[in-house]
Amino acid sequence: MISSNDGLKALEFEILATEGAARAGLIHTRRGVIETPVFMPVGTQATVKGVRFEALEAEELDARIILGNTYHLWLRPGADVIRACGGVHKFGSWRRAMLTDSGGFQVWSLGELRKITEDGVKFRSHIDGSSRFMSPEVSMEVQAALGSDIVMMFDECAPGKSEHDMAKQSMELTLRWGKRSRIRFDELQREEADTGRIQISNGKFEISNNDECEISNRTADSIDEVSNGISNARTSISNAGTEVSNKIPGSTSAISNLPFEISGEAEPRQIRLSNSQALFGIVQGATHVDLRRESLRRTVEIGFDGYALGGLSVGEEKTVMYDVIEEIAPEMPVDKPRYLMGVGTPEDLIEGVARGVDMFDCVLPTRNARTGQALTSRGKLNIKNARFTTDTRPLDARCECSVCRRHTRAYLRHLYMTGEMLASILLTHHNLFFFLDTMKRVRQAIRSHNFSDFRRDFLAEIAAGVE
RNA sequence: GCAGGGGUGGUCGAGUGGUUAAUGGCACCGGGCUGUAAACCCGGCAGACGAAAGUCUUACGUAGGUUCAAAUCCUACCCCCUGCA
Repeated sequence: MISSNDGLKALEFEILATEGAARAGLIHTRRGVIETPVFMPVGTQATVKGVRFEALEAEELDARIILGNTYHLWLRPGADVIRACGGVHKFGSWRRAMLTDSGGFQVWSLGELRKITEDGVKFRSHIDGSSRFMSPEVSMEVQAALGSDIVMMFDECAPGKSEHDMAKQSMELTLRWGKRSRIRFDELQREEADTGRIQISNGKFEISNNDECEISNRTADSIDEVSNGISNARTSISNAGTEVSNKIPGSTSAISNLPFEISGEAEPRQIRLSNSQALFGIVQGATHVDLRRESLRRTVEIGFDGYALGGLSVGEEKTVMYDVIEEIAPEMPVDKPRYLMGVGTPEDLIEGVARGVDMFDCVLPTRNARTGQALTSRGKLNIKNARFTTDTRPLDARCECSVCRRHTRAYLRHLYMTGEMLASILLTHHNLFFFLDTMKRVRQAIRSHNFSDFRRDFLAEIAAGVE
């Protein structure tokens, strides 16, 4: 129990529209409203590589939530440093929501540098080789110091092709770690160890001396076609795309979340939140549906603010991944966000949404940008290819991002081939736009019940290949 | 002019009688990248034929020579660098 916020949740999820298993909704967090389905750019080291926060916040990209990584920030600069600087938001000046991965994925990706025991994981730092110990408790403590808005439980991510026995052991360990995560997390919230609490003064939320917390966000999506079947009076969302006041309403109440203007007539919905961190559980079990189902049931028993599917896209066949999602996602709590961790390609996002997933994250748009790959409505484009040397077309003829409106493939290739950092910056910008804009179109499609057509057309076009 | 050093594949640069179609870097060409050990990693890179193993041709300034065998040794020539005149 959080004494000062009895009854209030850290996070609220509401569904605005559904089509088949796909859902369009809103996640209310203490740092703003997130329209779902959502793609979260990965910002491991408190930075989304290659993009300024201004660009992420601006209308063009309008990323509502990004990721941070517990393991990386714990090693460098260190949890104590970030705590001393007031938390990760204040440290980097990011004003919107942040989800932090627990370090669980590093248990998998740093395979040769770690040793797993019941207690936790002994890592050899990839930076200097020193020995470090991470456990559910440590992960929760670090994430409290970071002050992220959504905390992930500490899990073990087994290889995609794990045999049933191994996957079960791993799943059981993850469940025990989940329980320990929950316990330590709750203690830390009671102790107010979370640095991400939004300060309130004069009816405004403030996170630093000068910057008011950007608690509200513009209504980004055109959602006037929300069906009448949606609950409550907010069936019509007008003025799509218009700027809504960024300032907090003159409310004197504690943490409410945002004037995200939903309806021209209806009272903007204000949801009061607890101003504490939210905690998500992670379902494991590799490709074994029976294990996944059991993992889900027992994770829900522990109780979390949202549920993630972990351990996918880690070596298993793609069709297997889709099957697992299809089997498990619909069984996840309807009233909580469903998060597919680490996925994926544009096609994966569409297929995930079609199976009921609300949240995604992936390094693909940012990492691949730095290695010369643009993702377009016509599939992958390798800017290094000689065929683009004098190609004066934009990366993607259908893309409306500022890079595509201004630069040619020939120029971008030149920048890449000469090793200019601007190549990475521009490709990152384009790729993030493509991912975020695709999700915006997905949301619109679900709200107007066109998702099925959208999905078919999107996949057909992307399969056609780059001209 | 004299003395010394040197000319190697797109480029820089190893290699001093056979295991060398010639190490390596760069450039170039192609591929990969899914909760970021990633501005990274992998492959190709004389030509022709072949699915491949492989076969043939042409190559270490130029032209000769020694040798079973030469990028490697010898001779002449051409060119470059440094020093002295």
